[in-house]
Amino acid sequence: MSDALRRFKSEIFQGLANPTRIAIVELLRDGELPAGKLIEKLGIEQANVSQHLSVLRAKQIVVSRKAGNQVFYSIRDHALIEVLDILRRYFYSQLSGAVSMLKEAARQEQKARTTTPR
Amino acid sequence: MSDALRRFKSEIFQGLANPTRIAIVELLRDGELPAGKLIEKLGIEQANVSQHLSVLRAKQIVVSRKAGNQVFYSIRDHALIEVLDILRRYFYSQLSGAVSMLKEAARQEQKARTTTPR
DNA sequence: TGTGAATATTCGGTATTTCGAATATACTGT
DNA sequence: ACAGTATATTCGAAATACCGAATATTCACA
Repeated sequence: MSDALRRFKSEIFQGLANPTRIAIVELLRDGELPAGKLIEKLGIEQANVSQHLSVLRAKQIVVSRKAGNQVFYSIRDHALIEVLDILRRYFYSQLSGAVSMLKEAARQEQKARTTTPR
Repeated sequence: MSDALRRFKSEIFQGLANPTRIAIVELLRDGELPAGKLIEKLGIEQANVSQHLSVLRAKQIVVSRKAGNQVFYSIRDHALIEVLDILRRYFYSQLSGAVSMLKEAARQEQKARTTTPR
């Protein structure tokens, strides 16, 4: 396979390599939503959501449409939904491994929190 | 969806968010290979390949099996192959967007090369 | 036990990602 | 033109990823 295709794929994966961005894509699963709705549902900083949306746009994962005051986002291609669905099945089929991975992730997160308390 | 599942997915995406690691997974597509074969086919530093393999192991994307002197790697679950296949179709269906993305990627790479010449 | 082959780990530097805070832009209604 | 709402961008700091170089580990076999 070509280098170009590999770069392309890794760009997409990178676009999805963040829990908040996954949450965004999943919120968009059933159709477009304005940025404000995403901010509300995610419950995180407006600027932060906007930055994540910018990443998703740059990687061509979502498209945006302006309507008056608002910007509506939607997933560019249904293929990406399929990808997430496959991973959900993967998650359940690999539960034991997944759990240990998640435990490790939680441990890291805990460590980060105690090292750099807010 | 749970936070845990989102973290899990983002971990997997992060594992695949690198062209070399994509290449590795694709080399393993048709069955296991020893690390040495991967190094040979990829044509990059042994240590670097080993580091990427370590990432893939940590994210539970591949599993390894020791046999004498060698370590054989294989993909942990066929679902990941499906994901790559979906993305290949996605790539071709979105060619125009993909091309502009790749051009941008190439531009960045070029910039990086001139900024930090080797 | 020693030597070589296969693979993994550690370290140091640079680049990239992530976040919050502050600020900027764009559009609507008055 | 002005005020208010919605969204985007910029900046600086901390964390993380990536690479090459050097070193360590593990195993086979003489």
